[in-house]
Amino acid sequence: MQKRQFAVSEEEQALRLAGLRVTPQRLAIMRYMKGTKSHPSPEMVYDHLKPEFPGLSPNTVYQTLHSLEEAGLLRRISMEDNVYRYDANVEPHAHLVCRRCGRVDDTNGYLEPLLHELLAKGSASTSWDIIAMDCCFYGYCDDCRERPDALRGE
Amino acid sequence: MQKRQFAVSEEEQALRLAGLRVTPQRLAIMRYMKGTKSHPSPEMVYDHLKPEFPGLSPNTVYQTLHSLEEAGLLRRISMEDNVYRYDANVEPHAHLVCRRCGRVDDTNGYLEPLLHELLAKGSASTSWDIIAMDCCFYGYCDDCRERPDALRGE
DNA sequence: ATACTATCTAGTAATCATTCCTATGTCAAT
DNA sequence: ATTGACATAGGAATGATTACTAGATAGTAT
Repeated sequence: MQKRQFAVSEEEQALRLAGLRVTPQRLAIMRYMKGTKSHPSPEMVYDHLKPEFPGLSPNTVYQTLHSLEEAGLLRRISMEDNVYRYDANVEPHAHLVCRRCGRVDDTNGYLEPLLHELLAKGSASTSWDIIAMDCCFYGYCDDCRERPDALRGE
Repeated sequence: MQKRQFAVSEEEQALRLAGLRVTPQRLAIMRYMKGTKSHPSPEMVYDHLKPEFPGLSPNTVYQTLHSLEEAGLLRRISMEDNVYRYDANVEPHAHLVCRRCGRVDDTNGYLEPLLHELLAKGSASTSWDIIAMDCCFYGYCDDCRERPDALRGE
């Protein structure tokens, strides 16, 4: 028989590597973040996990997301509505933000070279120490564009 | 003698063109916004004008900035700290944000062609209706980089 | 296995930016 | 000058986030 009694999940490993304790809440939050492309806000994370963890506190979600961000496992992004959102994709990429429904998508990889160039040239063109870049496109997603109601007359 | 009794300021003209009423508060806010490069938050605008307008309400500042933004005279930008900031420079350009002191500068014009290209390619590479783009560089400004205290050890 | 200790969680209260509500005041067209 | 629509100011309300704290739990040494 194989010696794989303690199958250590990818998430658990990442937590340990970051020097963070492994708790059920953290594992669940990480699993959710890794499995979604919707760039959830703390509130969305909380709502999603509340059924699984009835005693979960919003506070824990805030703190966990913050710890994971500090550990480099998540990226925090700020949109126009002053609500934080988190992204498990740490690679440099830009975001599409819908002005109507608030949805946030990733831009496709096609832009990546340009983003790298922008970061490089941006860093080179200033005396500041640049350590990160964030780029957002604002507009209307496919769903919202097709529904003229409450959009812009027409 | 010349017939220039009613020297209409640039700001007044812009307000009228936008269909907004001309009030002392609005003129003052516009003047301040045009004269600064510091991308003030509503609070900063309020603090700056309070001496001149002892009765000024933060509310008025919020509303006025909002009206001016809707009229296209200002641009609202969102940084990492979930505090709104406003920019009288409506031309497309990116921002430098200091992670330590919060200062916000404009990037120099050198990046403009790249930003235009990014907006064009970004719009072309998605089915969404893109109407705006925002790009921020995060790091440490000259002052904060030179002061190691509370920065990052060293 | 047990005990210990640092860290984590949850719950409440506090904070901060922003918006809502409304009475009063003011601009500008007649 | 009169008037009606829009602005302002002030206080209360909202909503996201953080602070504080007591109790629970993970990880480690025994």
